[in-house]
Amino acid sequence: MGNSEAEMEEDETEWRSSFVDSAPLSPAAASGPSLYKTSGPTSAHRVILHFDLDCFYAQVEMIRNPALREVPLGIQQKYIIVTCNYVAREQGLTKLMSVTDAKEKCPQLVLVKGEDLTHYREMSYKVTELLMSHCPLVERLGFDENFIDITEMVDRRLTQTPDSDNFSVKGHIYSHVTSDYPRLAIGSHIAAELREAIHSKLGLTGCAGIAPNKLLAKLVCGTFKPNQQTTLLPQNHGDIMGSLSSLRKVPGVGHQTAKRLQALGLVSIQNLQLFPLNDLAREFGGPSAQRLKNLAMGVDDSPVTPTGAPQSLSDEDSFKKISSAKDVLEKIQQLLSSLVERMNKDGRQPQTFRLTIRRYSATNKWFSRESRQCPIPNHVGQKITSGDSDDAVVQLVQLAMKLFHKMVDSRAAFHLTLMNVCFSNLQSRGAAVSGKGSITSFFTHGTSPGKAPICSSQSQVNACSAEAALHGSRRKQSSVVADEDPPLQSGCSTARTNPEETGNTVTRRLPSNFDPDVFEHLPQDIQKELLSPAYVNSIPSTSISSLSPTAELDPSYRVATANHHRPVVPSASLLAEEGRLSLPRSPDCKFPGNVDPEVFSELPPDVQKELMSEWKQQKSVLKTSSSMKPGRSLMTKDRKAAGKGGQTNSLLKYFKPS
DNA sequence: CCGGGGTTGT
DNA sequence: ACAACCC
Repeated sequence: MGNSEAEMEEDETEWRSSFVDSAPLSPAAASGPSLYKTSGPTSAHRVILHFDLDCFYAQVEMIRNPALREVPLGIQQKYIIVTCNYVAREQGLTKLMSVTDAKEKCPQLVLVKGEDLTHYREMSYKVTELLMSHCPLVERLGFDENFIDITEMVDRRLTQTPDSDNFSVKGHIYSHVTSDYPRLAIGSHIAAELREAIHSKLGLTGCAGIAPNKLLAKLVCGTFKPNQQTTLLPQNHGDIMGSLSSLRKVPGVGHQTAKRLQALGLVSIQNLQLFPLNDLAREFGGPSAQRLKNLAMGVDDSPVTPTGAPQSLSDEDSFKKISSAKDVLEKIQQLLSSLVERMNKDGRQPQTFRLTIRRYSATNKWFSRESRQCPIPNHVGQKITSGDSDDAVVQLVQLAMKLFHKMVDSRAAFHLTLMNVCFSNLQSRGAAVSGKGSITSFFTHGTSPGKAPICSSQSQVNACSAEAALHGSRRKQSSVVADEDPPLQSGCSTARTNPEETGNTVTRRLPSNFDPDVFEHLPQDIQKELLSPAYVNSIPSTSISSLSPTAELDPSYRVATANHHRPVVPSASLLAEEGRLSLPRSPDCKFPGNVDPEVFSELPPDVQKELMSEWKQQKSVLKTSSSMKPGRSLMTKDRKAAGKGGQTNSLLKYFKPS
């Protein structure tokens, strides 16, 4: 059934820009053709959005107390300012700054305690819910970010609105080069509509990035910072990767990975792009090596996995010192009381309990936490769900203390700086869990559901906004494409954009190709490759970049783009020009831009295929049919989405208004 | 340098 | 159970 529709030929289309930031989202409907399809296993060209709310905690506090909008505001957790509003940022504050430093920079700074995440968590789920009401494929990342796969929405609009007016990109375009990519353009309209919906219904502003995969969408999202959106066109994929100042900036490359890469002499994106896969695999193992290389090239086929209800609920507190059993017990009790209440509201029954501690150790080695976990006896779990909280807490505290003694010998001195309690393995009622037996359907002896069905079947719920996102049944896909989807209206009103000049520019560009210092640290074979004629010839040297004056010949549409400063184009990166694809080895094969054929050839065939398709992206006039392999190899991922049987009901708790 | 959360992979 | 990653 209609799966990858893939090819639409993108013919030329024009577009103009508009700065209007808003447009009403229309009523309707969660989409959803077939339930659960994540837009193809790896659909050839997806349209992915990344949403990032502006200084989220600060926004929530400003909504709760509007007077805070006018003052420099910082959200404090213990001794740290975790985020702050833009008034405070103008005075030089940044995230994760210590309270002392912050007060020093900004004496009038107003602080609000932010250790209790309740309000933030609630607002966070409202945002996710709102997004889900328009498209089911929403994946949360932390409390303030969401990925959304709008491929199907885009395709639906494409087929139903011939109106070329839709093809103008809304908001910024990364690197102001014009082009014609109606699917991304439509994606930008959807992004603008979703942002407007979030603003009008929840009062929150944020940024959006529109790109063909999660990596790129996330990276481009932050290009224009407060309350704006940016679309990344295919010809700039290499630019945005090349603009990253270090590997650490790549989402997925954390501190440890960056250190290991550095040990291999790799510090820049380009270093990693050119590093032989085999050598990388020696250090990281095959799959991780491949993943890393792909990330460096801007390739990311990971699906947007609907997050659903959380898989665990935890509560923690850090402190200077706890060193007596009594204090431990009181802290555990305090943490459990609030956690049990949250768990009760969730409605699911946890099967596992975990206690985590962090011990003080002068020799800065702290970081590490220790934990012990155990099953939760059924009768205890039931007390949680049934609302018999006090009793549940009493029992759980006993459990917790046993776990505690497995880690700490309380006869000796100890010094804790953090405690965490966590419920996991959360079980919904009424759900059939697939798979290997066990887990009881609740038919089996005992445990009658007895009481409040947390929600049998689906449905009911609704409550105002959006009828419940996921439950979905509503409208099947029926035959060919659909019908209602939000028409976009023109609207717009009051929107204001303030671009905000940051002048920060792009960090460094290596002018002509590479930095000699870096170069000399490269392994010899890499140096050789870099100097080979094939590589050198492919470098445009100073890269005039493609800022063509854009002489569009279209009368009624202009480029406009509203903006000045643009990210610049790195000289050495991939892309540009579509080549003909045939396989690497043949002498006449042409690679885009500066891709080193030898490196390319080390990639597995299916990865090569993906790269090729990213490079050519669309508009291949002559489609060489061909080398499609229907079945993907067993590369990565998948199947985690499968499980989850039971989440449908309790999920709703997180998505209800109040 | 680590706040109060979360997820996935080993 | 822990380590890594994300915010």
